[in-house]
Amino acid sequence: MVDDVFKALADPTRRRILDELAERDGQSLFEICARLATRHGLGLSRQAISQHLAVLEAAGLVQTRRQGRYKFHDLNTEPLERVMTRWLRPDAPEGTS
Amino acid sequence: MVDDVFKALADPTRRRILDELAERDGQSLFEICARLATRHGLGLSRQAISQHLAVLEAAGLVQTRRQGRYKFHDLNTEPLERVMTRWLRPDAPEGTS
DNA sequence: ACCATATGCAAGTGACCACTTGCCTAACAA
DNA sequence: TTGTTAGGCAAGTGGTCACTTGCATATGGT
Repeated sequence: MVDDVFKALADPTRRRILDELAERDGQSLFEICARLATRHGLGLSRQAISQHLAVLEAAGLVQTRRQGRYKFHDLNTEPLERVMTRWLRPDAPEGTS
Repeated sequence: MVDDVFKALADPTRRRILDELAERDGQSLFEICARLATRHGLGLSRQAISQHLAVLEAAGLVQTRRQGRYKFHDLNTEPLERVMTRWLRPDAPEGTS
């Protein structure tokens, strides 16, 4: 579970996808492909993006909802918050003996 | 730079090492090896751990100081804090129109 | 000087990962 | 039904990664 989150974050393309979804939720696969191509210059195939989305969904970072022949993707930051407090101590501000 | 941090966090052994250093800073390579073996059941070679530490150091997550023939390792969480606020919005607590 | 300790460097190997290509299914429109 | 659009499944490939093995270096003790 935790492993899935970190593995998902390890790839720069997947982080770009998270950026895109953070900026605009509910995009379809083709929308994401188009925006990665036009705005980030990424020339990846549709299947490549689809596989990345599958990894992100397995990690719980992206949730999907089907609607007709479309499949919309939403960002879910909850796994990030849960996983990142691991080494960040509850900030004892320097004077806590 | 950012890529190095996420790549470093992608491996479970490296995360264990960060756990160890979070609990006790300033351990040498052999100390880390011993504690990973006894407390986590990890039977890795010294070189494996050494290479992991090199990755963590390249990411800035671990800082080292030499002292004679010893090399002590310290945790540095600053790259984590800098990198993880990327998708976690500055927590607008629900009533911020 | 000698020897043990603590660490570094380098090549080799097996597994995993990102990406592609090709075909297939499902939904909407004419 | 036929055609088009959105998406899924599966096999293949090149590259990267984690780990090992073997040798080398450096520090400290005696």
